Amino acid sequence: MEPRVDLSSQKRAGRSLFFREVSKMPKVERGRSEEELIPLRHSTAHVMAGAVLDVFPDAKLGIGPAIRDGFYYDFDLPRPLTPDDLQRIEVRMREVVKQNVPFVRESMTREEGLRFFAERQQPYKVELIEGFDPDEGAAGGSVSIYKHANFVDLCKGPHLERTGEIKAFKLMSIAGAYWRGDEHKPMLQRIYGTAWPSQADLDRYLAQLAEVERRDHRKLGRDLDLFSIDDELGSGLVLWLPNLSVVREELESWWRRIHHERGYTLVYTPHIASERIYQRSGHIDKYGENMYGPLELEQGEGPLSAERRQRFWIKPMNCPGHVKVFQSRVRSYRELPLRIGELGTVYRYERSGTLHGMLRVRGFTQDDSHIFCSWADAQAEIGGVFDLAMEFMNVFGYSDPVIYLSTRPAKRLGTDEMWDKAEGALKEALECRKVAYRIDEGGGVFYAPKIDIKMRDAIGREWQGPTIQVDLNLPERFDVTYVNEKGERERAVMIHRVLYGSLERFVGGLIEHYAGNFPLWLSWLQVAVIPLKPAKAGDGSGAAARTSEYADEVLAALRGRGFRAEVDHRDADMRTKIKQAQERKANYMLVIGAREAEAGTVSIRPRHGAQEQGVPLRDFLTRIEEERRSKALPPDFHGAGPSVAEAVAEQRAGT
RNA sequence: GCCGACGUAGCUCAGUGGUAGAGCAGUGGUUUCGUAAACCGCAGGUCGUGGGUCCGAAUCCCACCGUCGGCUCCA
Repeated sequence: MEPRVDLSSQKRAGRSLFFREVSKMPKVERGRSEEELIPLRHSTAHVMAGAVLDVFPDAKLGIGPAIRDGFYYDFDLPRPLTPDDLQRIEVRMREVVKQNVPFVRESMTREEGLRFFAERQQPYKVELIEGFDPDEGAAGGSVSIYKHANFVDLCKGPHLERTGEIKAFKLMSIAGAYWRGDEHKPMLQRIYGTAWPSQADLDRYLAQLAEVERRDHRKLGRDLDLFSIDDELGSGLVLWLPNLSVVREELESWWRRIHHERGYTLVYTPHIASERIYQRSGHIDKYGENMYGPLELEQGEGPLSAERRQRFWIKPMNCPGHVKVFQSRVRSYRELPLRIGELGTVYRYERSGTLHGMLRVRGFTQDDSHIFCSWADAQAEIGGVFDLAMEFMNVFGYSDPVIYLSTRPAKRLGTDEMWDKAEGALKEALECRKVAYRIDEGGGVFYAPKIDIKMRDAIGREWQGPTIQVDLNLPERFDVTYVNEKGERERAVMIHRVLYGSLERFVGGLIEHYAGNFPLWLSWLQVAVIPLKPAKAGDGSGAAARTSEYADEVLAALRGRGFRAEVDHRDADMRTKIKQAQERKANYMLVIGAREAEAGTVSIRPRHGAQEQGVPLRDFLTRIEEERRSKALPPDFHGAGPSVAEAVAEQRAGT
């Protein structure tokens, strides 16, 4: 099977489903941590709930916790909320804040609590108390409530002293949310808000949101002609436009080169496969809902009878194919470890409401690899993948990797002995590298423990990165074996890993990470040549023609060295050409006039930074060849934290 | 899939019952210019799709499709 994202740390309100904002970015004044802000945010949620009750006296209260950057509260209301309601609620909240009334805690027995909220017609609160463990709680089965003004809520606190301590908040959005997160339970209306110790903190946070919006890959994708998703073609299916196709081509060639260097065998496997293999792999049973199919295909000649019909499905994962590659003949221990890799395109039916630009799609290409080896080699192989993963993240300028080891879940396949071995191999691989990691107890998937690497992007958001799993399911189901030194069949260990994950999601993330300003090696327009005078013959002096000719020579020199370059011969104002090249995110603009043509130089205008006049063309070429070769991050890139390499070095030094 | 909002030109948006608008982009011309937008013209839309109400619908109602914010789920 394949890596599953651990969602436990991502279950929070955020602007996206795939990352969470790390507190580092909108720094809170006086060094307050997110934890210290919980009472503030939770208290603001209470004030909001009170205001909602003022506006809708019949509202039924759900829950209202503090979350990263703010809070929310769920309500069962007689009608849908409108933005105007949010306004009214916010106005009412400000009144209560101004009144500066105290938050008062009271304690009551479980029975009193049940009666209290039943009387107040708050069925969700009653349900919550009924769900409490009677043996829990300091006072043995007691519940606590908090009051302010005429609002009372079931709550264990803690809260601020008074409402006046709430300084800066804003109601952000309305959303539907299932009661207790269960899609079979009623849907409540959730109001999200944000709250901060000061107006300056709130302003910073709102600026951060604006920055996130500015970098949104869907917007940049349109503006820069990167990708398109067409309704008629099918939602969730990405068209890679020429510009982004360049980025992908570079990513893929580099990926292939690195994998060849590391002893991987690259393969291609079909996009559809018989139902039989997915029955054996367990996909039909466990994953059927997400699969496209079945396709009824005829076998052999003659009328389409039931016997001749065979059912095929579009592949949702690459692993069964790779198992079959391994099993294409008897394997000897001498061939191991066998590292099989593929840029494999898979299709999965995702519910319509979950689609999101390139980050959540229905067809995508994984940089999938399955390593078949013995237990003796497993740890070294895992370590090798880990090192490669870190190298990858470092090249792209991601920072602050956080490593999680997810161990056996309660519901699982396989024996304890196998889990011991699998977890041990992952753990040893990390420990012999002296890498700090966190254990996510029970966070593994039912068939595998795993290592997850998360990292931070340029504005401090944390993304799911590479994942490494030791698969305990497929080798059993497919009876994957090799012949050992003693001539006996032995079960192979199967390590599954992805580095990019999916090209679509990875590149969508890169667009936001770089804010559209790609490093030279990935850029679709590396150099824009801008001749100063239009190419018009017969203007007398011949200077225009010479300039134009020289511009073509410069272009030829660039293209001859494999650079993606264009020359803008249009009869337009140079300033317009510069602006447009800038908007297209050209890494360098070369302004060419009579002076340059005469001296064989170029005037360099980088995408960001100061321009340089009179640089010999040869020097410029040498310079950008080095920049391309080293995959240097662009000068206009600023990471949010220590690079992956620095972070790892630091961890090792500290242990 | 669920809740809510939204869908007008390639893009950003105006237009709320009476003959479809702007800016940018596109295109034709003029301008010949040294580092982020020269000037003038033209063209471009069965107002997401299909039904309905009405003398008349971009505008009101219903269904469907899609997008956005969440929920749920995930690479």
